[in-house]
Amino acid sequence: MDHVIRSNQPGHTTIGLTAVVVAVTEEDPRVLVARRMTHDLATPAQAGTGDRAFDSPETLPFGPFEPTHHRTLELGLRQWVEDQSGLDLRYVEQLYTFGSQYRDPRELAGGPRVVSVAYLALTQESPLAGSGEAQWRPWYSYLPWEDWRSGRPPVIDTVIRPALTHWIDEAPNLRTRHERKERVAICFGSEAGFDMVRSLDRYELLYSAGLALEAIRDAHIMAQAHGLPPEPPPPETLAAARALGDPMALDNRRILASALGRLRGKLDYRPVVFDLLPPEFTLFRLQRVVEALSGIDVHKQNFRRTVMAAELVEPTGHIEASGRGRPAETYRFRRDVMQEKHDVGISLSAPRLGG
Amino acid sequence: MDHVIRSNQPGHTTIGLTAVVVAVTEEDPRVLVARRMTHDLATPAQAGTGDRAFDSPETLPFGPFEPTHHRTLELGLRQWVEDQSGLDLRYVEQLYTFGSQYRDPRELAGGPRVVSVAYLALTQESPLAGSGEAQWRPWYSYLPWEDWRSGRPPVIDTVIRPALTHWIDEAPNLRTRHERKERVAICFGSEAGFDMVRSLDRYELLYSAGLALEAIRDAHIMAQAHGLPPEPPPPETLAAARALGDPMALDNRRILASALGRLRGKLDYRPVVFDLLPPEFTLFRLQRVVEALSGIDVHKQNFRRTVMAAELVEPTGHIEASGRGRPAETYRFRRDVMQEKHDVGISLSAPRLGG
DNA sequence: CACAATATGCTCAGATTGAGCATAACGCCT
DNA sequence: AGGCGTTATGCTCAATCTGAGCATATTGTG
Repeated sequence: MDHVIRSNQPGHTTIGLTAVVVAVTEEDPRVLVARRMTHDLATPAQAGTGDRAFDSPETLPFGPFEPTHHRTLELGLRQWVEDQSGLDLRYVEQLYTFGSQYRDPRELAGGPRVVSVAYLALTQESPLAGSGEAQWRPWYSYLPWEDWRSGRPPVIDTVIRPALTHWIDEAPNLRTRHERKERVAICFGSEAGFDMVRSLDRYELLYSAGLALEAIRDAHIMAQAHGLPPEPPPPETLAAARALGDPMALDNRRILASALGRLRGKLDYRPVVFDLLPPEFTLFRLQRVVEALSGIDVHKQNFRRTVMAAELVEPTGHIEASGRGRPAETYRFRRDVMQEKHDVGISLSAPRLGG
Repeated sequence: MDHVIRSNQPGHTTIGLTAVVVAVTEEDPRVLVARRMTHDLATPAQAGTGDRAFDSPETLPFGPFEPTHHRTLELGLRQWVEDQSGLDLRYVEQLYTFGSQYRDPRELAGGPRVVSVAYLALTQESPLAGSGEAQWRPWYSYLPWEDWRSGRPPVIDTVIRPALTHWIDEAPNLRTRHERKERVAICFGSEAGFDMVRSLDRYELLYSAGLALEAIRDAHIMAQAHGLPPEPPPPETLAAARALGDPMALDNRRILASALGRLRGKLDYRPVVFDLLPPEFTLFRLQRVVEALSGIDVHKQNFRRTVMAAELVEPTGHIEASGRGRPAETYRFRRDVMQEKHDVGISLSAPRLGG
């Protein structure tokens, strides 16, 4: 497979495919990651820092795009993910194409520009085949500020807000200061205005403010490349960054954040949840999955009403005795609604407190 | 610049950037096209057919991605579009990455796979600098069934529906027949269910049914490549395809359709219209632009109410005497709303009759 | 000066949405 | 058996939003 990544002249490009494979178990959204970099695309290990950002960051599944084997980009992605993981990808959607300079730091050493087409894929969680390199990881462990299911995450007020306020204050001039203030207001503004879909904006803000370990890592790499002494970040910033979730290799956490936002947006107007569920499910199970993805709790009775009114599901006639409490009826997704209706989806509003 | 497109071994890839540059003059949405293919990427001219699909199809602006000059994909696109056209791109957004086999037919002759990252860019229409190859073209001339501003376009009932009904009837088996029926229902179903955002689905359906001249062209090319005698389409199909708007080179009409859908979707929740307007405008002018993009007429008084309630604009105090009728007050966009509000946009519903 | 054309303001009924109350059906405990 | 906690499910109600129309204001034109 390495014949695709063979060019080493500067000015050359390489195309890869990155997958954000999502599943939901019970109430936990998970993403498929690999412990080691596929094709050894990891940042050069930097011994002694003791930081996962440097030592062994997790990566999203990545593979080369091979035009001789792959009729389309999407088929290429499907093929190698399904081959390597044994998963059955139920829904695949192109997310975004990333091609910034030095997104693979080996470009600094004359390596090619690695352009990566990122895909979002939905599946049911199942045991993983293959070499055991891949594993499911809860995706809010990478983006902890995105999980509002038990109310506003404390980390926003204890870590993010103070650090961002400090970042605003140290702006070099008034103009930058105003810009920073505006970005912070948009991304982490009032309780009411927290827009669950803008997860990418929030990650990028944290990265800009040096509050993602990846930002610190990249600054380090760039300094080294220019022969400058690496300037260590202020200890508070480093501590804050450490408290803000696990880092990933390269720009993979950015890709994850964009997948989260896209998926949340899709929930509103396309029935994507059903690709994460077994054929039969209770309405509450459905609700839990929606909450897991959207990151917020919804009003149970109204959720029911919306789903029923949309005629997205039909009762199977079966009853699921789950343990304590009244047993629930099970439902199945009506694949044919796509034909009749158009705006089929489950709309949500801003986060609410409690449940 | 050609050093990027130099590889001719099969199995190689090339990355390009394609731009859908949009402007609105008065009430006509327009798109920037080039008469000839940039870098001679046109389909091989096929003399004697007398069809624009074969002879000189228009193309979207296309340029190579040059990693040595371009820090990011978006900057690369901005740079060469602005350099070549002299336009000031006000808003740029990545659309989709296209990488299907034979999307550049020269791949059949051992050429590289051309992967193209498509961008949507908004600007104000202005005279074009440069060689005069580029020009503004009304974009509904490529997708005439998308313009519902004077009610349901007649072409849907006179051309599309009959042709699609015929396509359903000639399905090789019941399963295909059902699938085709479903797709037709989703894309060109009832009046009420016409979802303006799904323009890509509709183009792809027409392409599948052979009702886009590009589909006929591609079938022709593929037949030739396999040494088969080109099978001419039934005359009714060809006539229908000719009646369904102008074709474009390669898959460029598909890219245009996806841009239209994306832009329509964005209208709802981001204030993108203002990037197509001068700094001061009347509310009716704003309405005309929204209608031009969304393809449907809106209720004047309610549109006003929505815009005012969202506090998207503020009065300038000026009055525009446009000719007959009461002169209108002019407004300007409040850039700062982005900071306060989140769901800023102009939401629309399904198409309605009259105006 | 009537009238056509456009801008702008207001009303109102029907649909949608957010939130809570009430009842039903189970397991578990005493 | 009966009370209790727990979950499922059904219903109500007020606040808001939305679609559609009526009314009035301000201009140019015949």
